[in-house]
Amino acid sequence: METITIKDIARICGVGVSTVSRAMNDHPDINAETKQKIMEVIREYNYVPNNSARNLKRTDSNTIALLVKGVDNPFFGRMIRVIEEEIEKKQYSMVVRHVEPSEDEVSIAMELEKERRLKGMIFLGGFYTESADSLKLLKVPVVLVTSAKPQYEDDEFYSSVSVDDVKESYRMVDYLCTQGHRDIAILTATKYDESVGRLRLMGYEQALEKHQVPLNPKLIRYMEDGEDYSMENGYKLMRELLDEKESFTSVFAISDSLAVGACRAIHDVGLRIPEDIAVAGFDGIDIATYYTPSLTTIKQPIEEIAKETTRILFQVIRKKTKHTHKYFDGELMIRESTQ
Amino acid sequence: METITIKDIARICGVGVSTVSRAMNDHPDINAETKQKIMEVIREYNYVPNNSARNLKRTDSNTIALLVKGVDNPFFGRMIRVIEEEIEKKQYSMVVRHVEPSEDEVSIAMELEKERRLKGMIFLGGFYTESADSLKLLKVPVVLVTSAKPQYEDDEFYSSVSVDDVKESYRMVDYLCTQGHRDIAILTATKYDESVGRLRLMGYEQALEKHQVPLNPKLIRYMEDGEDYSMENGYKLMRELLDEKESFTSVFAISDSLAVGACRAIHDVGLRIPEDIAVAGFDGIDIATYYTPSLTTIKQPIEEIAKETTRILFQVIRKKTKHTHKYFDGELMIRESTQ
DNA sequence: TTGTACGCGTTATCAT
DNA sequence: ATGATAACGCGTACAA
Repeated sequence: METITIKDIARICGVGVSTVSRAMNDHPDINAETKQKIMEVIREYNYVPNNSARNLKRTDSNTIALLVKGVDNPFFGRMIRVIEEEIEKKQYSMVVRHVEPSEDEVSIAMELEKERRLKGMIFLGGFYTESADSLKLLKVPVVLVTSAKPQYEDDEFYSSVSVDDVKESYRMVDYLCTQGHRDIAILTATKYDESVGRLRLMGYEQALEKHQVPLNPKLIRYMEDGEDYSMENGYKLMRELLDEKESFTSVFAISDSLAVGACRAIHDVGLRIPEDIAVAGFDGIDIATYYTPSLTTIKQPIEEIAKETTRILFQVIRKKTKHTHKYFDGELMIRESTQ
Repeated sequence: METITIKDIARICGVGVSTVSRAMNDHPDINAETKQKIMEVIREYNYVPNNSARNLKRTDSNTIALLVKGVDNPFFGRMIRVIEEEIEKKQYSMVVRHVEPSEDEVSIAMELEKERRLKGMIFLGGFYTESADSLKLLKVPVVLVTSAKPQYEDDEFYSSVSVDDVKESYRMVDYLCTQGHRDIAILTATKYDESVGRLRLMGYEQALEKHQVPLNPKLIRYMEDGEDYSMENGYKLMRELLDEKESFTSVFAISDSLAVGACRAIHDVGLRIPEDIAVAGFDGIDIATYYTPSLTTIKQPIEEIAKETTRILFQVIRKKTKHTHKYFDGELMIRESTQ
């Protein structure tokens, strides 16, 4: 079971290894006939060049790495697809690397940077503020997408693209207030969240303050450590809240998935949406459109975000601009669940 | 910005490269003090070994590759997590590689096999029958999960784990028939699908035949080429069907996502579920539980499938068994949408 | 316990 | 247009 190498191919074809290499890599300086013959032999023997050896030797690769934290995030799929399309348009290739919650994204990024010859990197989701400084260790341009980094707006060693979570959350709660709601519950991340959870909670607090609604801590429902933005969790949080008989007329879930679970919980205790309790979500994923009742939510402009991400990345790669931090407006989608 | 290598570390520490290597790889034959000092220098200089060089040199890696086709599949997230847990238990490590719809999974598998020193591979989803033969080109054991391969049950060069899509689909449609339904529509994959779409359609046909219900082609709604199992698509297919005024009392969508879209379409034309039209899905994802009405569906035993997958893979790796093809029973979850 | 030297499979450089 | 050969960065056999 000896693995076949470029030398074997060269020997079989009766040529030197460099000629085989040239054939594979579409080098100009090669006779069309010899190239064709070499390619035939390669196919015949199912020879596949070893990528590790290639990466080791190559100086240039035109590769962008995409680090994705959180397999479960419902709009990463489309995001990844759009980003890849854009990268392909530029004749670059993309390598996606999943990052487990327990893994440190920057460490992985550093490995990847050495392993491949990267031109740039994109971090998708779940980036925590503590790691911001360590980003400096990366030598290639980095763009953060949909990642929380409240206090780092002036950072010049990476770019970022996202909606302004505070502002959008504010937009939603402000809307609920103008609809006459004053007792607005919120289903949010863990108490010590440093990511989007905290930002969206801030927007909630600011909107209430503007409308002079005092904060009721009982209406702020935090997830436990280790729990995620799942429907199951939304259901659980909502049931707990409903059981406490605290009075409220609407609930803002900081993700659509949480909102779906909340809706079901409300339904299960015999209350109606929106007559008894209005429900609002965040993200604008498909289910918000197709759920019954359809969910009022903040729709994130996924495709625009993805496109702007690659645009900025390539600009920085080509040294045309400095790193920048770009915010997109979300869109308040008013649907059945609040009216 | 010259990249730092093992030689630099060795020079800085005043030792040989092999000592540095030993320190990094927890080799036994090394003085604790020198090791500690080396590790300090490594941290100080943020040295990260080059994986390409390592892979090239290493003979053994204890790595399992997981190829995932279809980022959007709703239960891949949990599946990946469970598989990784199992792999970690065995002291192996896992590398996840996403495969775009346009890419050929076997080609990618062959590259990966050379690049890393893999012990085995797992293919998650979207594997098409045409590629089955090419699997022979892989030298390491392969397990297919949730992948359609109707006619290859006797294949001995790979294993597979999944539910029996024909049988489970049959189970669902049989149930609908026993509920008194005779005009049962189906929302399915493209007309020429060779994957789960075809299998689930077969189960539908067989169940109808058993109940002596003649097949009504107008009630079989195929997706167009390039469309996916999305809610949007379920909505579209259902609307088209409803517009045709063909009479039917229930609809079986071959995925829960399609079913959700279908439900919304039914709701939008003013019909009730299940009184006017009963709806059934397939997969058993969260939304089927939390949708209103909750969806009758076939629940796939995700965790069992994932665990069995790694179990079989390690058995084959250790040469303890031949390749096998294992089917799990799905569970018919009868919920509000059909009663 | 430590250092030297070789080779992993490929691409780049330099001759030819 | 082609071939020989030197790296790429690391692990490891072997010598010390």
